[in-house]
Amino acid sequence: MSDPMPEPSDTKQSLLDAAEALIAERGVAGASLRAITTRAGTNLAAANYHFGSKQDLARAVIARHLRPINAERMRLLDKAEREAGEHGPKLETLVRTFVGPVVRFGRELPDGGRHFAQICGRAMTQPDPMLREVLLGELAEAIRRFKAAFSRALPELAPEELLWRMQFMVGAMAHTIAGSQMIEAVHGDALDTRDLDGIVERLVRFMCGGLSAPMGDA
Amino acid sequence: MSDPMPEPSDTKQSLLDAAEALIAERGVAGASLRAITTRAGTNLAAANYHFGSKQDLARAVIARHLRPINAERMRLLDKAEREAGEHGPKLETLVRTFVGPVVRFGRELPDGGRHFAQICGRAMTQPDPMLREVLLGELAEAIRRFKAAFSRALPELAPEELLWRMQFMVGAMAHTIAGSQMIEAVHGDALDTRDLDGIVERLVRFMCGGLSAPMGDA
DNA sequence: GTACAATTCAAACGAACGTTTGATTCAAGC
DNA sequence: GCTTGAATCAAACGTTCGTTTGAATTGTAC
Repeated sequence: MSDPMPEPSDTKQSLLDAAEALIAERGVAGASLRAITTRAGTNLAAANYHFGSKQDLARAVIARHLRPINAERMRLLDKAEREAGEHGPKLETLVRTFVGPVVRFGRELPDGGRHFAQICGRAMTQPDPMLREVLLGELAEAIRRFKAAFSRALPELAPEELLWRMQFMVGAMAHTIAGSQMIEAVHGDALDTRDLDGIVERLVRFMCGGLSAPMGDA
Repeated sequence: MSDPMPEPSDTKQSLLDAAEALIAERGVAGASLRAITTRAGTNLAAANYHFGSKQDLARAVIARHLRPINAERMRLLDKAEREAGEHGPKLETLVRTFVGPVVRFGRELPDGGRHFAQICGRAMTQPDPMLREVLLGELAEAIRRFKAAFSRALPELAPEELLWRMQFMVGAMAHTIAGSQMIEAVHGDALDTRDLDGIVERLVRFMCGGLSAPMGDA
């Protein structure tokens, strides 16, 4: 068989796929290279040969999908700001631009992006700073630009209040995409964790309400 | 007040304290019994002698504080429902009852409850089901009662929508209490993660806005 | 076919882990 | 003083881990 494309080798891809699934299932520490390479159908040494170390394999797992997702986010934000007037895009558009790509991109993956989403959602609060740094490195520009955009859409909010609310927004999203197991354990099958579009709609509603909540005590 | 429970030995307390700090810092897998017992100033075998296994030690770390917190939550919910009319407590009261005890109780701990909060916030989405089960076991009754209370305070919401919004609420809280490292990494020192009361006020505002957000895209 | 580099493979290495063991220490109770 | 049971201790056990090694295999250009 001949490969027409100079794509990364089958071995490399298999390792990334296996690592993604097992890290989502058991965490970085719980996913041993032996389990990963066995699942990938490769030799144990292949992981170190192709990626150097387990850390770098985990880094590659995140970087593989996060970059396209963020590129899409930036593209949508550009478009929204171009189409909006001089006051900038309205709140709901920003929220949708922020939340949407994570889900929309995941849909194109074989597993619907569940594994990757779970890893990302967890990476933000994980003790091991390694994944956190990878995540933040990729997100740095997006954070900066969304800060400015939200600030323009919510001019009545004090800067500190806005940053906290963005933090809560990220938390609601991260916890949701990371915690399907938890959700099913708590609510049984009352909630359909596979209806990604419905979840996005609900998330957007919730976030818009929270972000634009009145300050209350005058 | 007389204490009905016999006070645990110094060794047991030291082990719980050391385990709490190290698990918060490095995670369950990353906190070795050797590191924990060394920090506690005890022998390595003391952990297994007093707790049986590392798992049971971790379980004990969570159960130690979570039970009083939930008891306080139930007490506040009882009081709120007793004082409220027949329509039940209003939304903000419920949210405050849900979020408050976590912070208020932590304030009395030596470290302000930061370590414990971090562990709990992470436990919900952790790959290892062990901590999740402990958490859910302790939270089961609270979840059931708050479901009913929120349902009464937000009668216009479809049941599924309400459950999702509660999920987002939990996510915002969990991510916030688990992610001080992340918050500081993203926002620098612009946000004061030590101002617990301020964070609670902001959380309550955000959650009330999100929970009561209008459904309609008209 | 030969040479050469990239890749795969079985096997082993050293380190770190949770747990167990058996001796030792300690504080009452008699 | 002796006994008894709880608690502590140093030491070791067996396992699993990430990584390394050196030989075998494969693909490819000459």
